[in-house]
Amino acid sequence: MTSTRAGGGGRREQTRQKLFVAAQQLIAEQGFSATSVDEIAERAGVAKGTVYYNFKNKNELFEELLRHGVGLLNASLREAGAGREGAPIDQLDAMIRAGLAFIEQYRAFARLLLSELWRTNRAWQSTLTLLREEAVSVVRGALDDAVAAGELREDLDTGLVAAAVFGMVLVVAVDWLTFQPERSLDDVHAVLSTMVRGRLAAE
Amino acid sequence: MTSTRAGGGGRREQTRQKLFVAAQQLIAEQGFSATSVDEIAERAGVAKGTVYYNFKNKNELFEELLRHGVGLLNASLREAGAGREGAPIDQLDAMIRAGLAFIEQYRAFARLLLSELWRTNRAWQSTLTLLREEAVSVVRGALDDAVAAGELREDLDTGLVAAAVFGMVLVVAVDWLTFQPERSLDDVHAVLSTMVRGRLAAE
DNA sequence: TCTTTTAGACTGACCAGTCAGTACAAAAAG
DNA sequence: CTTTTTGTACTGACTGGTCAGTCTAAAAGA
Repeated sequence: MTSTRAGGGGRREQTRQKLFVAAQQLIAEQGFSATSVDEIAERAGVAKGTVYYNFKNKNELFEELLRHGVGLLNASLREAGAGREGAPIDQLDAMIRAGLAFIEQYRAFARLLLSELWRTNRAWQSTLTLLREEAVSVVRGALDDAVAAGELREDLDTGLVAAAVFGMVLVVAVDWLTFQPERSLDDVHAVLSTMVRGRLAAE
Repeated sequence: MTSTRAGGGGRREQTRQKLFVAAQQLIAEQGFSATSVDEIAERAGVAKGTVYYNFKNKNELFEELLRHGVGLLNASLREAGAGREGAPIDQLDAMIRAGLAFIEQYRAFARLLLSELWRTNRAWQSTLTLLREEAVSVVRGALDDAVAAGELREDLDTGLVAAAVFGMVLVVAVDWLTFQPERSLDDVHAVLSTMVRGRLAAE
């Protein structure tokens, strides 16, 4: 049993969170293979045995970390798109902003995602592909709405554009935080917003 | 001496090429740390010692591989931008196409670049940052030309846009080749072209 | 009491890098 | 022409070290 089970409480759950945070940072810096379990345990301030008490093995820890992070990302995107007041294209815009904000908050996770997402032949590849599909489909939903509302061209390949937007936001945000961290979110958002609203808009 | 030394000949040079190809594939699939020197040697059809005869160590092999690949990419971009006949914006368009074509040809290298480019704390990080700067500045040159010619808005932050375009092309291309390889280059190029030409254009 | 965590010793697999030696071609010597 | 030397390229067994995962006995929560 997961004991008391409060919202974020539970002794075990706290330990798992500490391990997630530590693993996230280290793997973002060094990569999965270059990060040892001993390091993760040490940074989390926990004994090595605890890692194996809470997770089956190193791979499992990483996969759960991925699921957890992408879950947060998707929730954030959905919430941004849920605001029914604006025009569909504004919802897309809100999603882009939400994506940037998420990455700003969880930079380590974003970097790690960027590094691992397009890799082949790894144990967690299928998990990751699935999670990507989910996130892209959220964006695609917003695009489809915009097309239906006549705000975007009818001949738009929303699948491809959604993938493009998803990737673009991810890579631009990480690039921003890595090489030009002094810039503001608004700055970056403005550029992406401009690009997306550009010729995609119905004339 | 490097023996006979023909244009692309030379026994040693051939061996190095074989090692580059093997390392590229394996590292794209598994990542740098997860790829052993034994594996690289085996796939190249060469003894392990040969790797160390030709390169100081594993890191050095990887760094030279990166320099080599980014060199090819930059040459390709410059060539695409050099066509003086079209309008500046068309040169940018040509660069995007060249980028896509390059990635289509050297998918493994592109994947590897995508995985390693935004990683921190690695030995080759400075090399990679430098190479990125170079590639981005080529794109930026085209953007600056377009602004000077009045084809793009004057208030455009060409540095940020160049980084965005570079990252976008890289990520979209890899995404395309990984998840929708049946699509044509033209298809993908059309979407990116539309986005770049969109609102960035002077009204 | 039952669960969770600790501290860390240990094992077996794997791996980066080394090194003594082989293969071979071209030059020098006889 | 034949033999010897020299330099280059390559080989693969070996070494020292690292790391994932196991295990245990005991402490700390709840």
